[in-house]
Amino acid sequence: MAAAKRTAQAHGYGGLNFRDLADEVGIKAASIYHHFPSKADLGAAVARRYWEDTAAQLEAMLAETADPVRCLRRYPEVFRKALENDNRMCLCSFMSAEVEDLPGAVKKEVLAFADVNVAWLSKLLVAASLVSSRKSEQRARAIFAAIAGAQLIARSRSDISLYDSTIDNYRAAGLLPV
Amino acid sequence: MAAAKRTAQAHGYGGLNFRDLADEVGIKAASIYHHFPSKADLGAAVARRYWEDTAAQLEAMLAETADPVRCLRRYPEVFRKALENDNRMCLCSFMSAEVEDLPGAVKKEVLAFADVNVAWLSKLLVAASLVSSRKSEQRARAIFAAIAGAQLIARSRSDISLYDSTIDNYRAAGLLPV
DNA sequence: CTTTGTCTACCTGTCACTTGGTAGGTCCGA
DNA sequence: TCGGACCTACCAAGTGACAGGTAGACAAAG
Repeated sequence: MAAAKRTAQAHGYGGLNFRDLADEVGIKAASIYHHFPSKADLGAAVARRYWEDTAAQLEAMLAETADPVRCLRRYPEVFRKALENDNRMCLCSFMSAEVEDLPGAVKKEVLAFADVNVAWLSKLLVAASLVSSRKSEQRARAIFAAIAGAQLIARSRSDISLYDSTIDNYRAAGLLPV
Repeated sequence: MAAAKRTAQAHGYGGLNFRDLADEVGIKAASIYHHFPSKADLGAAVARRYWEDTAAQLEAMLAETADPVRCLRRYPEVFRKALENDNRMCLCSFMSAEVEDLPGAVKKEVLAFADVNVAWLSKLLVAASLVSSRKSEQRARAIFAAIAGAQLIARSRSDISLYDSTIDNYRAAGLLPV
């Protein structure tokens, strides 16, 4: 499962395949069917676990950093970690690109990831009184999209400093709190 | 070639294949080898043509809208067109995600697309006196990344209004000129 | 004006390999 | 002795790639 996550972060849903995955885990390909009846099930499970982990991570950050503005400032860390971790990217960003080829169950989980992030950001933006609650969701989505884009661009050049400087620019421009 | 572009915009480099492409063009798969010696050549040609077209489009916009601020305001139109066109996305954003599986020649063209966009934005930002020339490239890259992200997120839900509202938020926040 | 050679665009046929998926069996712990 | 975890052995479909052949255009040679 962790292996599938790593693969999906580097090669997307299309890059997932039972043989390689089995090799990596030290098991035979057919045995995976014992745990996941189909590739779609595997993909959905991986994506679901991914957003659940992210949700937990965000909640932990919230518990750790009570001040909403400081917490918001730390949000880009979440996406930075993927880059640090062998230049991987957000599994759900990758799968978002592949939407048209995704089984319904997988797509559902991918969209859930975005929802989790937007909801969290939205809540904090309101708590920090940075935007009115009427506009918080759209602003949250803009932040989420911008950060996903920064990650994508930085990864394409395997250069984390590109991510950092882009985030800095978002702050300087006022998209993220300084 | 146009067919390959459409496919790559919807399914990425991995989604390109000679059989389907041949069918769409009304030719036999093997015949494509007459024009492109390998899949990598095909991919590179498509990506190259893509950034060349985009470069031309940007130059045309510049010729049409002399005022740099107004021209910058129109930049998001370029990425909006892909969404309008059957919910496709930027070929090079998609391929950026696939970077690790891309032949070198293809990757080169994909990165060239980003360079073209960043250079254009950078030039206009300086012309509009919005940022110092020392910081223009990083700001340009931030704008490019943010817009690519907005396109990705909007496409995953097949909802152009999501793209528009995200761009509006970039403007409201000050990332893009109002 | 006709033959000859060459070029481009395309074809048929096939290979080696990968993919998702299935059928049916073994092994081991509760 | 039951069921979960795993196995071997397959299959059909699809993949990129190649060899070798054909039809038409066109120009120089006779």
